[in-house]
Amino acid sequence: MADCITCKNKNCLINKNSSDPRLADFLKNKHTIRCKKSQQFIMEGTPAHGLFFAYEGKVKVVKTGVNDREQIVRFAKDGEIIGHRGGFGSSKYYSISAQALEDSTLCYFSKEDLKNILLNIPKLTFDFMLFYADELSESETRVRKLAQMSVKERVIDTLLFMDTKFGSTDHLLNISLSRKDYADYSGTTEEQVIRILSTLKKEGLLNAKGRKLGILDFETLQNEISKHTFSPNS
Amino acid sequence: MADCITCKNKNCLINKNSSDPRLADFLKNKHTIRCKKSQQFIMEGTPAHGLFFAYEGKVKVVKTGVNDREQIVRFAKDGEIIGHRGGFGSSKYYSISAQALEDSTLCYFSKEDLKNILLNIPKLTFDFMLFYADELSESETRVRKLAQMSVKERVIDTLLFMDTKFGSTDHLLNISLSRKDYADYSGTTEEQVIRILSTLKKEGLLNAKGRKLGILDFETLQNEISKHTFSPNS
DNA sequence: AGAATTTCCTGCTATAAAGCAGTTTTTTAC
DNA sequence: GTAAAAAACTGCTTTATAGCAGGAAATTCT
Repeated sequence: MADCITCKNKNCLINKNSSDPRLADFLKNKHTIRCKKSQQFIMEGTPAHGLFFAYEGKVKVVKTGVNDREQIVRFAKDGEIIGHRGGFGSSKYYSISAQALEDSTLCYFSKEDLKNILLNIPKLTFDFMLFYADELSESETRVRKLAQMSVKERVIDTLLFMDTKFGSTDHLLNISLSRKDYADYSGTTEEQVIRILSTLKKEGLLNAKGRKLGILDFETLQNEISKHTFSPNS
Repeated sequence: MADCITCKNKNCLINKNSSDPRLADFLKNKHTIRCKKSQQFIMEGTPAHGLFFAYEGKVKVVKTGVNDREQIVRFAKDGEIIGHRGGFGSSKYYSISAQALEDSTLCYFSKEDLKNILLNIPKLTFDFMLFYADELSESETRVRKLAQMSVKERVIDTLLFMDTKFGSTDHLLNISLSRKDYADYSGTTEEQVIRILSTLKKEGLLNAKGRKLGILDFETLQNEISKHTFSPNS
């Protein structure tokens, strides 16, 4: 079904290198997995057998915390990797959980197959390396933001991030998250998110239609956090 | 002087692969740089020309924040990489600053030389990839901790981390950091760090000799943060 | 060694954020 | 379409953390 040669996800690292004949056998071993909304397909702490790619849909990647708090560490959409090292690294266990945010289709490769091609196709390995390096850079930026921004700034930053990552249609974000999800990504509580969103609505900066949020005034929101985002790579 | 073949840093990714004859020319282009304590050798936002390795010494890697707050994102010691993507990734600028914590010796490779060998020696590229993947995993753990631990827990976590990373001699940590450094890593203020350290001293869990800190009761400290560290890879 | 500077420390105050409890709205399931 | 469940919301209270100011100790410099 989802075939790497004709795949629409041009940003996918596998797709980018799929013309290499050495990948042919590897591609045959791909599995396609369908996930319903809210379904968890990676569980933190279980043995890692391989790596997932989002083919279609949206996914949240979560680290389990204390009480009922979780930390969303990243979001993945079409073409993006889920399950990071997938067992071919130093750890044999998944360090995160992953859950579909909407009905999604995933591609799956076993760690043996992956390790095999990664050790043989430098260009592909290099692309993987760059992917991790860029993710690392982003994660480090997030460390700084969590440590230094106020709760309000973090929530605004999250809203702007959602617009950048998933885009908007008719001033409504193309992603539907609960207040708890916003809290789990921004590093705060549900109540705090609700309070801040409601303030922003009153100020006319934010729009809400049912569950969906819309950014009405990107620039003003950006100004509110600009003192933290001066650096060359945000 | 610092020669990769005879180098003592067995954990260094270059050293690990230095027996490969294809590395010979590359190794000739290595530069050795000496740094005095407190000297900054990478400045955030400047064009990235290459990558550093710590040969001897200790280094802090920092992201610039608001006011006089900085976020220390990691520490590096013998054999470890500094300057991450070093310009061969998507960004052409350093996303962090780096400063020597004591007199240090660094190895330096240009991004052109690096890119050249990385695209030709899959095993090396694979090692680099794993390095970044592991760093990413650690960084994501840090994101969770910053979001969910209390200030006291974060400071304790930092103390235990220092012991794990740099070790202790006669119950004194083998690294000398200012209270501000502890704050900049833990994501809090200098005053808060001072208050918490002084509490721990009164409780007999911590020891201080001049500027150096010593952990007296590792286990009790670990228990104080255990509810956050249940997961398989901390 | 002594002066100057930086770092460290403490008590007090202000503020930001979290927690709780009860209500309303929205979504889901039959 | 209606009932049940989940999510969203609000006001109030409590707690955690930051900020300020002034002094003590330690370190650096000459």
